[in-house]
Amino acid sequence: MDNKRKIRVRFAPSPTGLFTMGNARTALFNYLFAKKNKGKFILRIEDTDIERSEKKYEKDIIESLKWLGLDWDEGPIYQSERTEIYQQYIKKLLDSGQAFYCDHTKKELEKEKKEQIDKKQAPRHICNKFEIRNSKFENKKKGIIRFRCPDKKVVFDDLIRGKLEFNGSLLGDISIAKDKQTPLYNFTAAIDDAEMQISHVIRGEDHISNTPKQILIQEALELKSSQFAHLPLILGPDKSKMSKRHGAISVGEYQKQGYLSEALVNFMVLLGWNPGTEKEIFNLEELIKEFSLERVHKGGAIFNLQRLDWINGQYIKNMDTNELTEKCLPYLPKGTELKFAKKVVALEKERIKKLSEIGELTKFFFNDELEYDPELLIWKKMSLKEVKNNLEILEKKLSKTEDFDQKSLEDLMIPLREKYGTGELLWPLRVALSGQSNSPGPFEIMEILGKEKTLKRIKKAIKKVSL
RNA sequence: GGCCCCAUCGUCUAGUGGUUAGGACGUUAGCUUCUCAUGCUAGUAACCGGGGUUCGACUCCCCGUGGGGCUACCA
Repeated sequence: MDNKRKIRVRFAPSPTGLFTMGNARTALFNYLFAKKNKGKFILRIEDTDIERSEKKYEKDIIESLKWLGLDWDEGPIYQSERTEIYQQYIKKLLDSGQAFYCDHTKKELEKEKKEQIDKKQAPRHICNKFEIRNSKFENKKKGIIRFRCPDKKVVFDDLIRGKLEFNGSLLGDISIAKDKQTPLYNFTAAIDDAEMQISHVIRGEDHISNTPKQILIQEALELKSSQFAHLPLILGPDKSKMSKRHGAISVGEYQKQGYLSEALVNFMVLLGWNPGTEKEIFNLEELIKEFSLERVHKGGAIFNLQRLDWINGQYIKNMDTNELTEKCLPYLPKGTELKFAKKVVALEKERIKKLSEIGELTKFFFNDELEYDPELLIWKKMSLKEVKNNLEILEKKLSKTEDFDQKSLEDLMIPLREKYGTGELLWPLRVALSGQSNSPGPFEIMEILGKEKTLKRIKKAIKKVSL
């Protein structure tokens, strides 16, 4: 343990798919740990697999990180641009005889594995050509490059899980590069974490079994290892690792649906961590202050969309209306005036869980030709005739006033409500204005609609019940 | 099959030997109310099992059980 070491952490995604919740949470925990400890947060793109790496995924990662507010201090560093560095280390291993070329075919490898499983042994490749390839006389450079894991115990202290122990001999000869120019994951990760002076490797639990391999490679090269912290996984409803088959969607997709980045961050951080108090809504600054790896859980956490929705709703409800309106604009009809949008958003902000819902909820404001069943105008056991009568009274009363603000309208209605009944009056009015069984209150709607449109809609409703 | 990890309400979790096992989401009921939503109040619901250790285990140890991860010339 070296507590004096400068804190440097990295988030190291591979651009082989869209940026997921799991990626985001790993990035977040790294970010929080770095900020909390006044360290550096490094973004490293692990694009050694040229077949599967794509520019669009890399773009998605970077945009999502920015959107979430997880800014990095160094990088992005691309592994594909570091081939020369890896090459030197491969050579070192080759020269020292710790690595060698192995040209067993996939078929042979599979057969070996199958036999091992049948014999209830650990499946691993132990190359019978190791000795030959390592002799000075044999210089055959065919096949892939493997590293023989020494037969020793590998022990490391995981910051979240405590002491973890592995047996090196059970690992066998692991692949570290396809050739000198094409290194593989476990090798590049080991090299880079050491080269970049990464103090803490904070990553998903699915990497636990890679850790001893990487440590062994570092030891063989006399490189310094990082401390490790393996995060619990985010699980799907069936408790298995969250994936597309659970309908898992990318962070960008959540953004499109109208989840706020702050809400997403807040939701994610609570998956496997809590501050030990009952506080559960916090912004990034507060999280940086409160965060500690010691309070991270060991068990996986099931992704619960309802909870995300609730948190998102909380953020929307508490957000400044001006700011919220800006964010809602893309979900409102094209050309909606900002001033008008603001009124509508203010009215609905307590009703939406995600921004995308604003369009559907407010469409009646933008549509002057509402289609609805006249029966909908009926409150409880009223007759159509009563409905018509009440609407006519309302029309008459409203046409005589110019004060179309909510308060004045409410005052105006007080005597009428006493006479005709609140529900009997307000339900038909509200339906006439919104065309919907559920909506904000009639006074709020009238204020936004204004006198002219209000009267027009009431007249239309009267016509509907007259037929 | 092998190696490894994990285990408190349906879900996210608090809890570090003595608690009426707490909170939140969801859900149920009620209040507010013309409807919906918000808000408020109340209710529902958990320590995987078996052994130890101890005066006393949700908490510590062991063994089961269950779930999960890894097991590539992917990362």
